[in-house]
Amino acid sequence: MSSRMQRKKEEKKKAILNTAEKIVAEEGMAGMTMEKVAEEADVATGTLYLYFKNKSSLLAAVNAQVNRKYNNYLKENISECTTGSEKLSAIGDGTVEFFLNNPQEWRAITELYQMKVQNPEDPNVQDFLHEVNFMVQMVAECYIQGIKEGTVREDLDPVTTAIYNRMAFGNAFTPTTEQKMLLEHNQITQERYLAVASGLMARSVYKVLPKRHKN
Amino acid sequence: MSSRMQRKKEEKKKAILNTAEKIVAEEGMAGMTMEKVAEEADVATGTLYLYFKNKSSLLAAVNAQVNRKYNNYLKENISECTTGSEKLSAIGDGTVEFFLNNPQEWRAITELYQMKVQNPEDPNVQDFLHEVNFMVQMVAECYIQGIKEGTVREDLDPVTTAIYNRMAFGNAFTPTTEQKMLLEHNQITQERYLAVASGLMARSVYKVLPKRHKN
Amino acid sequence: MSSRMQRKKEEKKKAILNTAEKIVAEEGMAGMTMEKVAEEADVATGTLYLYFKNKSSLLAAVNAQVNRKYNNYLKENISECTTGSEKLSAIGDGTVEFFLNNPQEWRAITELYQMKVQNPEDPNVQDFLHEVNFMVQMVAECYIQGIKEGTVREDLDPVTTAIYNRMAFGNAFTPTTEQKMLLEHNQITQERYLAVASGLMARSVYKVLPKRHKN
Amino acid sequence: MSSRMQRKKEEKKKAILNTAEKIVAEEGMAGMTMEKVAEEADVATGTLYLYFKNKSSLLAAVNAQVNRKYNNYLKENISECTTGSEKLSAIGDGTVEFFLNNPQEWRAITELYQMKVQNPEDPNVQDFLHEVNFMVQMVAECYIQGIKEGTVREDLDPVTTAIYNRMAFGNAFTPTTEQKMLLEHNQITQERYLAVASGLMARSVYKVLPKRHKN
DNA sequence: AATGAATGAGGATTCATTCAT
DNA sequence: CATGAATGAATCCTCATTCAT
Repeated sequence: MSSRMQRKKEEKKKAILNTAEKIVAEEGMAGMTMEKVAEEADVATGTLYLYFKNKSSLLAAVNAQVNRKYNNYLKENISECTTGSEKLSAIGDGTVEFFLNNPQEWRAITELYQMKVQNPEDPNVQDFLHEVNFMVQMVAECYIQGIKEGTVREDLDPVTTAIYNRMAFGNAFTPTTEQKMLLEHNQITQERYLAVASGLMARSVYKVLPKRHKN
Repeated sequence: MSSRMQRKKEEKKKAILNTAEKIVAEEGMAGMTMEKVAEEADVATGTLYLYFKNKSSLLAAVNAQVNRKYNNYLKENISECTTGSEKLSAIGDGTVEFFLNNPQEWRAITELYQMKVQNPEDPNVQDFLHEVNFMVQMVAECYIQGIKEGTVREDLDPVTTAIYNRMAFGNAFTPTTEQKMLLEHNQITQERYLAVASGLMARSVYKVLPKRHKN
Repeated sequence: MSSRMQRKKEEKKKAILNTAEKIVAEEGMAGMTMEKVAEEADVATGTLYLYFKNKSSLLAAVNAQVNRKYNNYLKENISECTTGSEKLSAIGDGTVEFFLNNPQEWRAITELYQMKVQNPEDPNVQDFLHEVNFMVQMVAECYIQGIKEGTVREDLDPVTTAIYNRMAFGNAFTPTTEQKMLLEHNQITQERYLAVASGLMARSVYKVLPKRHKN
Repeated sequence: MSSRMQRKKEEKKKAILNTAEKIVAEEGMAGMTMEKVAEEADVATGTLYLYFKNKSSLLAAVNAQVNRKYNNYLKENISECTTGSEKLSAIGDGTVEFFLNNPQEWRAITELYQMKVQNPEDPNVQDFLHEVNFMVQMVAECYIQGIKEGTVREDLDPVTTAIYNRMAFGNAFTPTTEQKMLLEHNQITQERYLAVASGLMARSVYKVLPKRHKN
C-alpha cells in the first residue's frame, strides 16, 4: 500500500473514532449505535467493521483516544513544574481546564467509566489500559515526590490512591444521575459541588493544604 | 380482597423485586430484561406489569428497596452511638459490614448509580429519592454534630459532602471496570483498595483521625 | 333467583353495556379493552365474561343497544306524521336531533359500522341485526308510502335504498378520517358538509324537494 | 449506488408494498401485522423498516399507491371525453370497471378509509393526501363543467359533493359488514345494490338523468 | 477496500381470556 | 355469582453483524 493510501486509511479511522466519541458524549454508551456512527461519519456500516472488530472494540478505542488526549493535556501542563506539590496542583487545575475546554471529551471519559471489557486481548482494550495506567503512574509519581518533599502524607499509598482518585475526579466533575437529583433536591449548584469535592480530595492527600486550596 | 390474598400479592411483588435485584447485581442494569426477570421469578411476562408500570419503574423500585435495606442497616448501627465521630465510624463500619454481608445488594446499589430517571412522578422513583436523601441527611447531621464536637473540620459543607461521599463510598467498595483492571494490573487487592479509599475519605473529613482509621 | 336479584343482574349488565358504549364512542372499537370496561364499570374483569361471552359479543350488544336507542328516537318522532314525505322528513330531522343530543351514541354507531361479525349465531349479533333491519324496514315503508303518495320517485327500490342510506347518513354526520382531511384541506366546515350531504340524499329520493330541503 | 442496485431496491419496495396491499385487502388494516407482511414478502422483519419508517407509514404508502392506481385508471378513462356529463359517466363506469378488474385494490381502498393519520409530516401521508385530493378536484371540475353545460344542477357545491361522493362510491361497491348482513337478510344481490346506489348518486347530481343511468 | 442491503434474534409492552378462591 | 391475579401469545420495533457485489 502506498503511503498516501496508508495516510488516507489512517484519516478515515480517525474520522470514525471522532464521530463515535462525539456520539458517546452526547447520547451515552448505549445511545451509540453503529448505524449512527456510520451515518454521521459518512461511511457505510460495513466499513466500520473494516477498522474495528466490533462495537466493543470501537468503544475501547474511543476510550483510549479520549484518555490519551487527557493525558497529553496534563503532561504538557506538568512539564514546567518541579515539585510534586506543584505537579499535583497542575494536574488538578489542568483537569479543570480540560473539563472546561473539552466538554465532549470529558463527557465521553465519564460515560466510558462503566465500559464493560469483553475481550481483554483486544489491542484497543490494551491501548486503553495503557493510557489509563500511564495516568495512574504519573499521579503516583507525583505523590511519591510529594512525600519525599514533605508536602504529601507519608503514609499515603501512591498507586492505590491514584486509582481511587480517577473515579473521585470523574465524579467531582460529572455527578451521576442520582447525585444530580440529590444536588437539585438540596439546591446545591454544580459549581459548589465541584469546589467541595476538590477540597475533600486535596485534604485527603496533602499534609498542609497548598494556599490555592484553602478556598 | 382478603388479607391472605393481600399478603400473597405482597409476597409476589417482593419476589419479583428480589429477582430483579439479583439480576441487576449479576448482569447490570442493561442486562436486566423483563423476560429474564419473569422467567427467574417463575411468573409470566405479563405478571410483571401487574406489579410495575414498566421496566423503568421496576428499576426504580429495586433501587428504592436496596437503599432502604442499606439505610435500615446503618440506622440500627448508629442507634447506640452518641458522638458524631462515633456515628460516622459506625456508618463506615456498617457500610463495610453491609457490603460484606449483602454483596448482592451492594452490587445493585452501585449498578443503579447510573439509573436514568424517566418519570419523576413515578411513586417508585419518589420512594427511591426519599431513601437516598434520607441517607444524605443522616450523614450530614453526623458531620454537623462532629463539627460542634470539634472532631470534624469546621469548614466542611455537610450536605454537599454527604452527597459526594455517596459516590466515593460506592466506588470504594465497587470499583468500575476500569479501576478493576488497573488494580489487577498493579497487583493491588480489593481489600487494600478499600482500606486506602476509606482512609482517604476519613482524612478528608476529620480534624484528627480517630484511632481506628490510622490503619 | 328472586326477582330482586334478577333486577340487580339486569342493572349490572346495563352498567357494563353503557360503559362499553362510552368507551367505544370515545376511543373507538380498538380502543375498547375489556380491562378498561371493567375498571370504568367498577366490576372485575372476570365479571364481564359472566354477562358477555367475549369481547366480540359485548361489541355486538353495544351495537344493538345503541341502534335500539336510535330507532326508538325515530319511532317516536314519526308517530305523529301521516304522509310518507312527512315521515321521511321526520326521520331526517330526528337523525339530526339525535346526532346533536346524543353525540356519544352517534359516535358509537358510526364506529361500529366496521364491526366484524365473528359468530352470526350470537344472540347479541342477532339482536343487533334485528334492530338495524327494523330501521331499514321502517324507512323502506316510508319510501313505499311516498311512492304511493307521489312524492317519492316510483322507480326507487325501497329496501335497497334504505340500506344504502344507512351508510350515507352515517357518513354525512361522521366523515371518515380521510374525508376530514379533505374537508380541512379544502377549508370546508363540517356544517357545510352535512348540509350538502343531506341535500344530495334528499334529491336522490324525492320527486320534488320538500320546501325544507331547498336549503 | 449502481442503477441496477437502485432498480432492485425499487422493486423490493414495490414487492413489500404489494404484499401489504394484499394483506390489507384480505384481512383488513388491523389484520396487517408487520410480521405477516415480512413473511409473505419473503423478507426479514427488519427489512420492512429499511423501506418504511413504521407500520403507520407503510399503511399510508399502501393507501397512496392504491389511490394512485385508481386515479390513473380514471384519468385514462376520461381522457377522450369532452363534456362534463361524459366525464362523469366515464368516472362512474371507470370505477365499476376498476372495481371489477382490481378487486384487491378496491378492497384496500375501502379498508383504508378509516386509516388514522399519526404523523401528517410523513411523506407517504403527504403522498396519499395528494392523490385523494387530486381525485376530488378532478370530480369537482367535472361538476363545474357540467353546471356550465347545463347537465348538472346549478346549486351543487362541487368540491364538497366530490368529497361526499368518495365515501358514497366506496360504500356502493364495498358495503360495510353491517350492510352486507342487511343485504343478505333481505336477499338483495350485490349487483342490485350497486345499481341502486349508482342510480341514487346520479340522481342527486344530474338535472336530467343521462340515458345510461335510467337503468 | 468499500458498500449498504439484509438479517433475525431479542426486547418492551398489551390484552383477551381463564380459573382458583 | 363475583373476583382479579395470572397467563402468554402477539405485536411493534431495534440494532449488531454479515456478505454479495
